[in-house]
Amino acid sequence: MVSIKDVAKHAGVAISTVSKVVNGYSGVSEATKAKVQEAIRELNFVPNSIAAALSSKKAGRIALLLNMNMHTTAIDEMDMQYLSGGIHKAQEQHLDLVTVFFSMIQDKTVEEIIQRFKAQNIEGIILYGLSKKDKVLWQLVESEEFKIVLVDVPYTAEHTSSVGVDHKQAQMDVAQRTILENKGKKILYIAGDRNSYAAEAKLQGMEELVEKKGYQMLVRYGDFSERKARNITFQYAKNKDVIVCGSDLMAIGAMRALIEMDIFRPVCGFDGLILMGYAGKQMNTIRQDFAAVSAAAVEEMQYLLQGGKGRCVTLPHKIERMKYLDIIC
Amino acid sequence: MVSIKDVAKHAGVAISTVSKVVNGYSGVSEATKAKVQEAIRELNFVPNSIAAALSSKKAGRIALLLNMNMHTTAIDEMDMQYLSGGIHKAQEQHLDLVTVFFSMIQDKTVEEIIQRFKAQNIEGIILYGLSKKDKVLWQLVESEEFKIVLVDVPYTAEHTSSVGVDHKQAQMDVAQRTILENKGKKILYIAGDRNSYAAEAKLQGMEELVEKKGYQMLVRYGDFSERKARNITFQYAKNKDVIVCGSDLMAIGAMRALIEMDIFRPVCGFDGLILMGYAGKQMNTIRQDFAAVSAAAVEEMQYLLQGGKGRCVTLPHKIERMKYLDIIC
DNA sequence: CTGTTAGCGCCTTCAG
DNA sequence: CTGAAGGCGCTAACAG
Repeated sequence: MVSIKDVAKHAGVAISTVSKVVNGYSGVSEATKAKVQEAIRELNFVPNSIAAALSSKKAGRIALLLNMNMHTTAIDEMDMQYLSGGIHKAQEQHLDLVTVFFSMIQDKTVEEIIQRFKAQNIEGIILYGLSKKDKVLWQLVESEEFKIVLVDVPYTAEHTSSVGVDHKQAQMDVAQRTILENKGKKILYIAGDRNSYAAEAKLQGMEELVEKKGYQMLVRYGDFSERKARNITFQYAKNKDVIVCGSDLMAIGAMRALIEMDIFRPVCGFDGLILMGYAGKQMNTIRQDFAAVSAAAVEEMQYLLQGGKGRCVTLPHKIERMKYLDIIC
Repeated sequence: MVSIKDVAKHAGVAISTVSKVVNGYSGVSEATKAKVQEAIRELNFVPNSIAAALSSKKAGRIALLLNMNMHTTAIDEMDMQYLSGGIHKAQEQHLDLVTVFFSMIQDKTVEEIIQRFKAQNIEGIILYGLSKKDKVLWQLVESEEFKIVLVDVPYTAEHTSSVGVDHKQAQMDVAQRTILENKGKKILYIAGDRNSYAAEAKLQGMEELVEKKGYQMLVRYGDFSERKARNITFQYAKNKDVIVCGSDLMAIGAMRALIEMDIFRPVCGFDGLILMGYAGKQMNTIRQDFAAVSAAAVEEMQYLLQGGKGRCVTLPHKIERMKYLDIIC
């Protein structure tokens, strides 16, 4: 393995000089800098990130903490995009990234979790899909032991940022569009679950919309489950004009029910899953770019690592009309 | 951060003694061992894997190299299961795991890739979905610079093992079952693509079956694409008795076409994706447990790391009749 | 601007 | 069976 020492020798300079060049520090003349870079290229040198992490406590090791299988495996698509977006951005930013699933740390105490991450020299954690029920993880967040970026959870602190689309606004937008396109005032709203912050924000959006426009709304919780959404639709859709769902999967459930009931009601979803194409029908939805969200989260982490204060970053969303064949290839 | 030094002090022994009990080496009396373990527990000590990796060159850092988006994002389900199975098993085996996507190393030379992995102290790589076209990656494999486990690719060498289900046999099994259940001799086989080893094995299975049983078979390549499978079905299904597909996604495409053509033909797939439930029809398929495959790959990696010779590991498969509502909840 | 030096936390001989 | 000492590759003061 070619090390920084080899490069130094090859370029005829000191180790620390190479280190400076590699890390882009100032205090190296252009001439020696060029020499060093030349040597690096010739030897095909890649700095050992492990050693760097050991040596400096701020080598940028971060963990992606994913709450998988929250609702159904059908949303792997989301997780995969989160992962891929995050991993790519991390590599771009030269951050060393570790993937961890919630299940790997469940029934551990905060102390154990903190120790474990510290032992891996992890200084930042990006948390996806944190819910109100995740007590221990909330302790982790509040311990302020790590820089933390929360995705879709509205909480910030000194070392904690929040990143995500404006669920409230997005939900209002897509619902309003669907209602206007189809007329009617009576809405069946199938919400996510009571422990999800995103679901809560969406519900608030609906309440505000209903209030402002004078619609009527019946709210039921579908818990992000297709089947539950289906049952709810069976039970309540008949005398409603529009069915608004807090997720695409629930929207699919609703559409299936409508088909079986052989009645038509406009349905709108949220997320923009490709999977949704399998519903085989058109509907409005909020198209979220999960990879972009994740990339933004990594960037925000970078910002925190560099000493930035925790803040709230809102990403744009867009309404889309999705249709089979548009999306599947 | 509590270090090995703290533990040593707390237990009143030397650092190296602690190291020995942590790593399960012999040469420590039961008495001191107990003392050390006690201290470890009290201090909540977790060994710093970064330092361990730096210090000993065999600290078990491995990379999961995933070929994402090979065909369509609809198979994220597979990748996710691979990932989760691998990550969990790695943690169980105390291996430090890094996730990498093909896209992150594309258009790099082997040398660059090797350097990069070496720089991260990675000693083993698990490769998913390697195809015949991945020239550079094949050079990586053949360089023997790392321990490598190939998933679903039949190649072994000194430091290279192969793990996966017996695609040939599995394809024969599910096709034969479907044919017997429905009668008929004329088969339309929609194969994967020409660069996939798994697809090749499946095709061989079909050829052997056809040969042995005296069936007739027309083979077309659907390239793992739903749309292509659909078009192929439109074009050729009419005068066939059974449609056998090399993947579930293609099976879905075939079924859609049949529905549009308003004719019935039994279809069988391969993989056992939950997504398949969305086809809304029953069909036979091979249910692969991707998480288990991945876990097996990690175990095999462990075996290689401990000095085992490359070999071929075959995992069991099972035929399943899948149906909507059985699977979606 | 460049080189020297002391660690980071752990592993690993090698004496005792 | 136990402990002391020398690194792994790199960073970060601190001298020169």
